[in-house]
Amino acid sequence: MESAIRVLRDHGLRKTSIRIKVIDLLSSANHAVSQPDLEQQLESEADRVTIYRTLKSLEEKGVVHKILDMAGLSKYALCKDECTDHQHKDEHLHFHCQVCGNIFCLNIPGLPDYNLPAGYSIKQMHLSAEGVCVSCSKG
Amino acid sequence: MESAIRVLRDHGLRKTSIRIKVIDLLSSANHAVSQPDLEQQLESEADRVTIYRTLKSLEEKGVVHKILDMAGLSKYALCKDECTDHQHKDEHLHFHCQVCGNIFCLNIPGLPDYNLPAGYSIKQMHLSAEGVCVSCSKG
DNA sequence: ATTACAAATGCAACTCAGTTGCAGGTGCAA
DNA sequence: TTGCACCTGCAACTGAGTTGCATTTGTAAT
Repeated sequence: MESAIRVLRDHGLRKTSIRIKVIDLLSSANHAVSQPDLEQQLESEADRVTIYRTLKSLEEKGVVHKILDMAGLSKYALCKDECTDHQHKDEHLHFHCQVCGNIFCLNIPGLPDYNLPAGYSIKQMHLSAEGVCVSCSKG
Repeated sequence: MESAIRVLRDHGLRKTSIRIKVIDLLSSANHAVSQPDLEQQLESEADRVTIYRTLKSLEEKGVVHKILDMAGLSKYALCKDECTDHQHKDEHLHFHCQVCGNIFCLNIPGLPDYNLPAGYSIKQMHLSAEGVCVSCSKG
C-alpha cells in the first residue's frame, strides 16, 4: 500500500490522502472504475468534485487512462509503467462484459495496419470487444 | 429523397415527417450526427424528446447505428443494408477526427482474431482510430 | 371514405454525469 | 516556520438523456 505514494511522487503529484485512496481503490479493482463507483466507496471521505478533479490530475500525469463504457460513462484504470504524461501507450484491448458491465484491460499483440482512404492520417488506434467475462461465464 | 420513405417501410417503421427529416439529414451528412446536431438543424420542426425517441426507434430497427465520440456523446450514422434489427454488422472502422470532432465510418478488411485469456468470450469487436480527417488535413 | 386503435408526438418535469467559481485548507520547498 | 501554489469542499450550474401523460397521427380493417 506504499506503492500509491511512490506512484504520486514518480509522476510529480502531491501526496494527498484522497489521491492515495483513489489509487489504492483503482489498484485493488481488476476492472475499470467510474467516478460514481469511487464516490460510493469513499462515502463521506471525499467530496464528489474532488474525485472528479483527482481523476483528471491522475489522467493528465499518465497514472490512469480513461475508458468509455457502452453507455458513455467514463471509467478509469491504472496505466502500465510505459505511460507518460498525456501520451498513453494504449497497447491493450478493452473488454466490455455484457453481463456485469465491467471493463477489463487485456493484453494483445500489436494492432495490424489498415489501409485507409487517402487523406486520413491515424495517430492512435483503439480495439475493444464486447462479450462475457470470466466471472460471468461461470455461474 | 424518396429513399427515406422506402427505408422506413422496409424496416417496419411508420412513415412520419420527423423520421423522414432525420433520415434525410443523416444521409446527407458524411459523418455521424448527434441529437443536439439534429435538434439545431430541425430548429422548431421537432421536439427534442421526439428526436431522441426517433433515433432510438431507428437504432432498434437497424436503420442507424450509435457511435460514442471521445467525450461520450452519442452520434448516429446510417447502417449499410446488411444490418437487421439489433444485429448491427459493424465491419467498419470509426475514425474520430481530432480537429473537427467528426466521426467517419470507413471500410476495412475483416478484423484479425485475437487470443484472449481463457474464459473471455467475444461477441463483437470494435476498431476505432483517432487522427486527422481529409478536410482537416487540407487547409 | 370512415373508423378505431396502436403508435408517435409535444410538453413539463426530472435524473444524473460532469463543470465552474470561490473561499478556506494543506503539501512542500526554501 | 513561513509563503505560496496547489488541493479540497461547497454551492450552483450545464447539458445529455429519460419518463409520464395528454393529444395527435398513421395505418389497417371495415
